[in-house]
Amino acid sequence: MERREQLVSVAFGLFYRYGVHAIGINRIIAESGVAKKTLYHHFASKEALVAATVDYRDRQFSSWIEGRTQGAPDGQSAIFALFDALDDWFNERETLIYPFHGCYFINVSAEFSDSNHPVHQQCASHKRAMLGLINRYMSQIFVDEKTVNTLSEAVATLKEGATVQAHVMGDLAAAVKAKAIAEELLRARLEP
Amino acid sequence: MERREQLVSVAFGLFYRYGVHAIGINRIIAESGVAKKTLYHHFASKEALVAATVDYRDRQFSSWIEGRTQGAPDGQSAIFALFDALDDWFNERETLIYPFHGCYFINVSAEFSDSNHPVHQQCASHKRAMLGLINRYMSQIFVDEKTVNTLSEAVATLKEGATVQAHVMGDLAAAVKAKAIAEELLRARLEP
DNA sequence: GACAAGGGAGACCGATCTGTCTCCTCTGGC
DNA sequence: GCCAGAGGAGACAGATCGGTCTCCCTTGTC
Repeated sequence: MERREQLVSVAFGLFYRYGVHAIGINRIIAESGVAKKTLYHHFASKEALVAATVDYRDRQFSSWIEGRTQGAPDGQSAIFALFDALDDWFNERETLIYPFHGCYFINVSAEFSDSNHPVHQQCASHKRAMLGLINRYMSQIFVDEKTVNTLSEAVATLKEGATVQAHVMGDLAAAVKAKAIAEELLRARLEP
Repeated sequence: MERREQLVSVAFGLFYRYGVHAIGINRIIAESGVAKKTLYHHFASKEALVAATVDYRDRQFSSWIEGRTQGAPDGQSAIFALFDALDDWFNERETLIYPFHGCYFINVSAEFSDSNHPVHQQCASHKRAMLGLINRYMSQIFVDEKTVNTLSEAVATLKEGATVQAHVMGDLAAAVKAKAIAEELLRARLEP
């Protein structure tokens, strides 16, 4: 449905910039040019719309990251490409994912803090998928399962940490610094 | 003022758990047993109260972290003690800072995304103070300024990343894993 | 005892919230 | 041409929002 996508896209933009609870339904329908009736035809409630925006961003972000890494010649280059992508995101050089207001999943998790809440679990699921993607690339570099898991979690933690530093402190070089740390961690295991 | 502190404490608890925009003034006065008139005697607006909770949490969190690290015999132990403290926080073993709903400053930054907003700047200021604390301990380990800065930012990024992993994914071992990475980074520079 | 100040309880204001409903128009299939 | 359904515009309901105001009771000071 074209209108459904329009609603989700506009709602995501507003939720991402201002926060979920700060944005009302009326604002969403006003900016998307869709009638309130139509919104409630497609979504049972505001929360259902929130869930749809999380799903929308999950697909958008994941496919973007995958596109930015899958062309890499080897696992190590893919990990580095991940941080290069983050750097473009933070510095708003990437139109596909512009603008940058921190990580939507972190932001939404803050407003739906209860870990049993479906929306919070969607966010957790996205982060698990990201970890899985990193893990796949890491498996191309190392064979030892423990090494793969440890380094994957380290890279994921650096990714989250860099995103926070970029958003909260405004450190736009956070991705470059995180990349250097990841490089050091990988090199330490490759050259014994 | 006793009533002022009561208000700030209750407001912080509610904002932290449910988010700032999800909590109304009426809820805060109901739970703190303070009249609305009194609230507006102490704070010009809800936003002023939000700012007070950020300041309250900044002092509480910073003094807690400082207390948990300043007794360490050397800089390296202090950095490790930082991650031990995080581990207790995530697993709610620390009554001084119980409960855990992620980092308040990250959460609030998500709801006040504009980096020019005073509340967002308060959050940035807290993160800078944390980085400064880490930097002080790191200076006790290394003399080269570039090494100190690089490793301080790495530790700060690991701290933020671990907090996110613990909150969003529910990975309660995130601090332990981050500590291991920090240990590896420090050791690599100490034993050449 | 008189009296000012602080604060509690809550009415009240206009605005906005989520969500429902009515009325009307447009459009596509028959 | 006819008619069902989608969707636009927006009134409406009941609740809650941030914030102001009045009324009244307590308490401390003289």
